[in-house]
Formats: sequence, structure tokens, C-alpha cells
Amino acid sequence: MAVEGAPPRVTGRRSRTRAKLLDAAFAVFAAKGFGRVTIEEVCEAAGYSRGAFYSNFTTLDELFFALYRQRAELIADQVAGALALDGPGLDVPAAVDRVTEVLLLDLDWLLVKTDFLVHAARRPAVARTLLEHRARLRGAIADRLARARGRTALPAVLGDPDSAAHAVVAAYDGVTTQLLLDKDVEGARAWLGQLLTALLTDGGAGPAQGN
Amino acid sequence: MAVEGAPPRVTGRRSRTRAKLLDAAFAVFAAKGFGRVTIEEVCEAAGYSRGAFYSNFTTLDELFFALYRQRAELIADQVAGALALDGPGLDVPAAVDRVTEVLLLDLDWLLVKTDFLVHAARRPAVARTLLEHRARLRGAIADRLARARGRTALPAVLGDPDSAAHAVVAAYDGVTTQLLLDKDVEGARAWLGQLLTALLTDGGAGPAQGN
DNA sequence: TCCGTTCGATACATGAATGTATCCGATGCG
DNA sequence: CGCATCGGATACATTCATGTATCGAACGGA
Repeated sequence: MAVEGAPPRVTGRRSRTRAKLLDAAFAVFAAKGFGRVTIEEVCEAAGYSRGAFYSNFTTLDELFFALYRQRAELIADQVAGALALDGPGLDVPAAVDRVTEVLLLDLDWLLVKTDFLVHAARRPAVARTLLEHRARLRGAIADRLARARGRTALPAVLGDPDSAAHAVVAAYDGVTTQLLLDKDVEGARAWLGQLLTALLTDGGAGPAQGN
Repeated sequence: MAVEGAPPRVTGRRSRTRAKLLDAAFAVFAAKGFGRVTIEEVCEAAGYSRGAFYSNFTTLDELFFALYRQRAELIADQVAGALALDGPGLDVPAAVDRVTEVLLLDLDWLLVKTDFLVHAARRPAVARTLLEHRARLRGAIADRLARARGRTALPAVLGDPDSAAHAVVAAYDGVTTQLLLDKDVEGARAWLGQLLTALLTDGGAGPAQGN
């Protein structure tokens, strides 16, 4: 007897429309913000009717969560890849460059991600999930730093790799906030790069910033 | 021209109910998030009927904006005060302590503030206002740092006071993000303190962090 | 190719939030 | 102390999003 939770049949069509709905949802959420989006808008953008939605999801929250998981996992993989490129020695500026390239490219994603943050902040269960996700990312960074510790340049102002990883994430979040307002992607990347190299090495330059 | 608290325009009942509406709005927005809040909820929380609302505002967005301005100005003043306490010399740890006390005390405010950020991120005009506000705060910090420059402890990893101020704001925003999820106010304050003193002096300790 | 199943569209009923128009009581002024 | 005005309440019409129930068509297996 179906102990597997009984997935009756995962035909081709279903997963395709599901994917289309998710993509459309991403665009619509980015444009208008979760909470100002109606189910029908998403369906329309995807080229479906509401029937398709209710067949695949039960509530907008559910779709939002699924969307976040999808994109977040994708990006986490990219970051992990960018971190793994070096050998045991760590070329801080290069690694920072690669990571910021991945992280700050997509403004829409930052928008949606922040929407999700503020959404999670009021739902403990969701918040826990997000915290775990962040912890995994931080762990990857800390590992990388620990692995490089002693081999290459020495982390300076922060003590252990864990604190350093914390600082890295905080810097990233902080730069994101500013970026959401001024939309200056290149500036944000440059600035984040400076900030991170300043945090992780001992010599950091610091030109002026606009606005 | 009346720059002081209450506009002399229509003194009396009006300003009082307006204030009550703003207070109620703060509570409701903090609890449910802008975008999941109805006009009637705000009025009910304030003890009024919708008529009162439409007499004082035209749209929820307008009230939200007014609310943000009110609270933001209040906090900006507090920060300015905390920064001005020292003499020309700057006692970094003490100043950091005072400022973080002001900034990270009210979780509800952080919630509303982030809601507003994500709201502004999609409305260029609003974003400009917020950017100016942030620029003012940063300016105050940079001034303070410049004034202390040479007199007391030397900013280390960051170059000019302007970049340092940028870094301070970024650190604050980054810590805020984490705080919104784990709700650990004390931890956030301690962590922000470490981060700032690490950024602004040359010797920073770095214990481990939870989650 | 045919059939059973599943997916998505359509139509409908319902509930909720908004905005407006109108009315009554409070407030401030002469 | 009475009057004119203003502020807020109430009632109403309207719009809009949601959820459900039903139906036709596409799909995949034999």
C-alpha cells in the first residue's frame, strides 16, 4: 500500500507548467513585490488560467516558498563552485571577485530575496528554514577560510574563521541593502569587493563612494 | 514656518487622531507587514472608523510614508545625540555602545523599516528619499570620524572617513538582516559592536557565534 | 488506435476591501 | 452663548480576488 505518499504520476506536462508558473512568478514578484501580487497575475504571465495554479499549488505562499527554494539552491551551488575553484591556498581577491559576480548580478533576485526575508521574519517556521540555509552558506565560507588559514594570507581583524564568515555574510547583506536602493550593480560589486578584501586581508584600499 | 512638532494649521482634534492613527499603524504594520494590512485594521486598532482615515490620508501608501518619516527622524536625532556626546576625541567602544543601543533596540521598528526598504526599492521617488536620509546619517558618521581622526584611535582597514562611514552603515544593515531572522537582540548588539570596533580600530576580538 | 486518467479551462458563488456620499456631533470663534 | 465649520461615523454601491465545482481535451500506456 502506497507508503510513499503516493505520487500518482509525474507526467511531463505537469512539471513543465509548474516550471513555467515558477518562472512567471519570479518575474511578477520581482516587479510588483509579494503581497501586491494576485494569483491571476502570475497565471496570466505564465500563459495559463487559474485552474493551472490550483492544480499545482494551494496558496500563493506555497508558490513563493517553492520559488525561493529553487532559486536559492541554484545560487548556493554557484557560490560553492566559485569557492571551490582555488587549490588549498586561497587567492582572496580572485575568490571575492568570483563570488560577488555570482551574488550581485541579478537585481530581481535580490528584490525577491528581500521580500522573502521580510516574509520569513514574521513566520518562525519559515525563518528557521532561511536561517538554516544561511548557516550552510556561512559554513561553506568558514570552511574555505579555515582551509586557507596559515596557507595563504591571514585573516586580520576578525578572530576565528567562523566570525570571519559571519562578517562576510553581514557585509554582503549590508551591501545588498544599499544596492536595492541605488541599483548601482557595478558600484555595489566594487564596494563589496573592497569591503571583503579589507576584512579578510590586512591591506585594503578605500576610495570614496557616491550617494 | 512651523518646523516644530505640531503644525499650527488646524490645531486640536485633527492632529491627535492623526497621531493615534500613526501609532496604531506602526503596531499593525509591525505585526502583519505592509501589504497584508487593510485600512480598516489600522482604524480599528486606533479606535476609529474608516471615515477618520479618509479624512486624514488618501491612501495606505501615504500613511506608510508618513509613519516612516516620523520614526526615522526620531531615530536619526537619537543617533546624532549619541554621536555628539564625546568631546573632540572619540571613544570608539563607548560611542559604538551608545549607538547600537539606540539602533537595535526596537525589533518592530526594524521590521517596519525593512518593509519600507523593500517598498522603496520598487518606487524610484521613494527610493531617492530613503537614499537621502541614509546619506545624511552616513554624513554624520563620517563627520564624527573625521573629527576624531588623528586625535584618537586611528581607523585602520578603511581609508577615508567616508568609506569608513559606508562600512559602518553596511555592517549595521547586515546585522539587521540576521537579527530579523533570529530575533536575538542582545546577540546582534554584541556582534555589531565587535564588528564596528574591528572596523574602526586596530584590535578586534572575535568570539564564536550561534546559529 | 483506443481508453482511462490527469491536467487545465470555464463558470459561478462568495467574501472582503475600497471609495463615496451623507449625516450628526464636537470644536472653536465671535 | 449661539453659530458656522470641521472631523469622524454610518451606510451603500462597486470592484476585485478567491475558491470550488464541473467539463473538455491532452496525454500516456496497452
